[in-house]
Amino acid sequence: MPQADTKTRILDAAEKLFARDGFHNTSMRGITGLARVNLAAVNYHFGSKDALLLAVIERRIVPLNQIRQEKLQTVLEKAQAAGQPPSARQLLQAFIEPTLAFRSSGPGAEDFIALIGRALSEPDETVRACFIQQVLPIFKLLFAGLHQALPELSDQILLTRLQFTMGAMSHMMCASTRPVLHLPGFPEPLQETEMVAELISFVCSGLEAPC
Amino acid sequence: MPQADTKTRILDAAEKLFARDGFHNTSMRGITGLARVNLAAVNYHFGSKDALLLAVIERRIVPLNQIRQEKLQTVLEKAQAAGQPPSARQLLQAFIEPTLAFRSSGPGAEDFIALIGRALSEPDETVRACFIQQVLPIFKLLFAGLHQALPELSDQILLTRLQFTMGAMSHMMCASTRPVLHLPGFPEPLQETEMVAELISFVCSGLEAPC
DNA sequence: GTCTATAGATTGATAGAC
DNA sequence: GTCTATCAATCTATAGAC
Repeated sequence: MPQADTKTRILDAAEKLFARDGFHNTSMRGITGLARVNLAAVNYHFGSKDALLLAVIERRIVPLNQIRQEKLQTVLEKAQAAGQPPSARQLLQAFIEPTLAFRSSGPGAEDFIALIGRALSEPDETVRACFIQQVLPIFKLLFAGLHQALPELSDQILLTRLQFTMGAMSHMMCASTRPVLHLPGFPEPLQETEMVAELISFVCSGLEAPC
Repeated sequence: MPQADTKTRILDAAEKLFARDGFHNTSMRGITGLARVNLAAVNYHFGSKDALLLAVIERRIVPLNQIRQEKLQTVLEKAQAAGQPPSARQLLQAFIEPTLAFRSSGPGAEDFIALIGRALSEPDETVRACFIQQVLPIFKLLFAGLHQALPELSDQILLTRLQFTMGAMSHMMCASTRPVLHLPGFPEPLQETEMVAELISFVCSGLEAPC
């Protein structure tokens, strides 16, 4: 694809730069330069820099959320059919695996994962609100499922532990493109598949910790 | 203290705004306005905006690291005296508790914790490098201690799980001043002391998960 | 739809009086 | 040390020709 659509080229360039440099440290000139389009094209196609960010996020998060929702619902339905509570591990797998597998879904998807991995710690209210709004339905589904899987935990404790889970997960999503703690004298980071498996084990054990 | 030192007022104002709005979204005029000092004062006292950020971080992280280092070394020495490996829980306590207790160490310390909580996911290389450089010695001490506490884990797995730990911890540090997932229909977040205890339990279980 | 040109605001930094 | 005034660069956004 030597010459994609102008809108697409802008989205791709913005995704890359927002992920790499952060929203406020990315200029329209940087985006249009990388996309090889005219400076005015962003405002023509998207209206503003803020609106462009929303478009960047929504383009990918809608299909991602659909996958996560389907997987979560499959786990919940199978458990219901078997007359048993769902397993915490399967629920977490349904939430986490598609998110990181999404990275291989195409060029730029990697940047996107880093971008939304940072969204939870993003200082800018606009960015965070957009992300949370998009993820909220999935998060509720996960919360309800885990409540059945771990009935001994109070709502408050479960939410707290789920926040730690989100923290560990976002950190891994950020670290994908840019090694965060890869330093001389420390071992090489794991490959992605093993990393995901480790993350799921880690948060499973954490969620199931004794009270 | 109605009128602190000019340098101190600048540091306090910058800390607050960097934590709240992010480094690139904070202007010198915003800082000097809040500090009620002249615009030129920042460059006179610190040289540049970048140098101001370093000063903001170093002012607090040096005493914090000293506390963490002392606590870690106490745990390690007691274990050595008893001829036993240190306990993972005690090591994590020594690392985590002072960090969050630091919030109560004075006005503004809370902002600082949010600031360094976000540092790991910070896109800006300058910010992240400064933070990592400061934390590295403590991190190495923690890594070595956990290696003794959990000898069945390979270096690679231990590092991976320690990264998840840092992720959960940073997320909690960010969330302190600004509720991240506190939404209608969800329970109230825990109080700080209970939250810290929960975090320690969570990451302990995660680190000790079967391979 | 794409371009040039530019408005209009804001930025970090500095020179020089006091 | 603190101030005013300002530079030079950069930013987002838009008007208007093609």
